[in-house]
Amino acid sequence: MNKEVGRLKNYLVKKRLKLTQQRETILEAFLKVDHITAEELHRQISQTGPQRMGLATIYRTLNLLCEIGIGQQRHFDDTRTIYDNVINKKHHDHLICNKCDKIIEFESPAIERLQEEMAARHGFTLSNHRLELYGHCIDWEKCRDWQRATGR
Amino acid sequence: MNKEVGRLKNYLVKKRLKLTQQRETILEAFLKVDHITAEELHRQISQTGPQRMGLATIYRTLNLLCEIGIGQQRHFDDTRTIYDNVINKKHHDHLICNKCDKIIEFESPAIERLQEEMAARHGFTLSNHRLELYGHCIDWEKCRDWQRATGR
DNA sequence: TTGAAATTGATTTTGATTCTCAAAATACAG
DNA sequence: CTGTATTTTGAGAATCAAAATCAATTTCAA
Ligand SMILES: [Mn+2]
Ligand SMILES: [Mn+2]
Ligand SMILES: [Zn+2]
Ligand SMILES: [Zn+2]
Repeated sequence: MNKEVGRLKNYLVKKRLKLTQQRETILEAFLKVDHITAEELHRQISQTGPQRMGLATIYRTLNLLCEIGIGQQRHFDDTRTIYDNVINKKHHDHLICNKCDKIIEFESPAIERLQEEMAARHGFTLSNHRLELYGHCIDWEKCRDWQRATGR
Repeated sequence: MNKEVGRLKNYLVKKRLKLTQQRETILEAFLKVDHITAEELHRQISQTGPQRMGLATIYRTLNLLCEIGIGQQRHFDDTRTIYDNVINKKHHDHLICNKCDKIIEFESPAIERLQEEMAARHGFTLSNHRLELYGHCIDWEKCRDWQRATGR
């Protein structure tokens, strides 16, 4: 049982919840990806294992992982939720390619500082923020390579 | 006929569309607000005038105004679209109070510059971005006053 | 091992937004 | 002005991701 399963189990015990096969399967699959939708994860799990799994369970478990802090919801396009595997990641923002679906994570202490400054200037205390930069790779060739590599 | 109705009419003629009473009513109502949902604008118009108006028409017209550049869609919470009246506004980002529903607009050339820098560092050309700062008024009293004033 | 409590998954529901389509309004040529 | 082609409207249906239902199944502590 690896560290994350331990973390999950610990949380479940504390809340009098149960460690089910589904929850373990979903956690394992989620840990292998970076950013993924519930639908896509469901597809992956359904293909891989012989296990039958309801989409509702995927949603429920993914939300559970967000409560624990293993995942975080993102809303890059305004239609579907993307779950961000944030194990071993600290706070970060995103750079999103409109042509390929590359997502780059970055952090800018300078920007974070300026955000705080701006908030203070308006009498606000910040609790969180959302910063997303949309654009495309300057070297479009790279996009194509990436697309070829991932089979899109 | 004021300037904005002129702008709307101009666009409509160019696209062989028609200037209807509904479109004028919606435009007028929209110009009086700052940030609003389609539902809320529909409520306001329904109460004010004797005019019957379908919600679908509100959505259609608001989207039309966005095409012209009079409005812009925002997605502060991930459930409903807020239409931003951007007449006489240049690009700006938002500071949103989680306690009252105050929305403050700001611009930070310094942040914008750093965003470009960050994008360049990763080989990206930016097309647009989203920066939203969530928090609450330091002086909670102010929130309450504001709530009282606006009747929320 | 046993049974109370939690979970699952098939299905239905929700809620914002868009779509459909017959009836009404608009624009423009004559 | 008037007739007519074209667009728009509004009521309701359709859509879609996500959440809620609920009977059947699984978990786990005693
Ligand atoms: Mn991320
Ligand atoms: Mn604004
Ligand atoms: Zn940040
Ligand atoms: Zn900005």
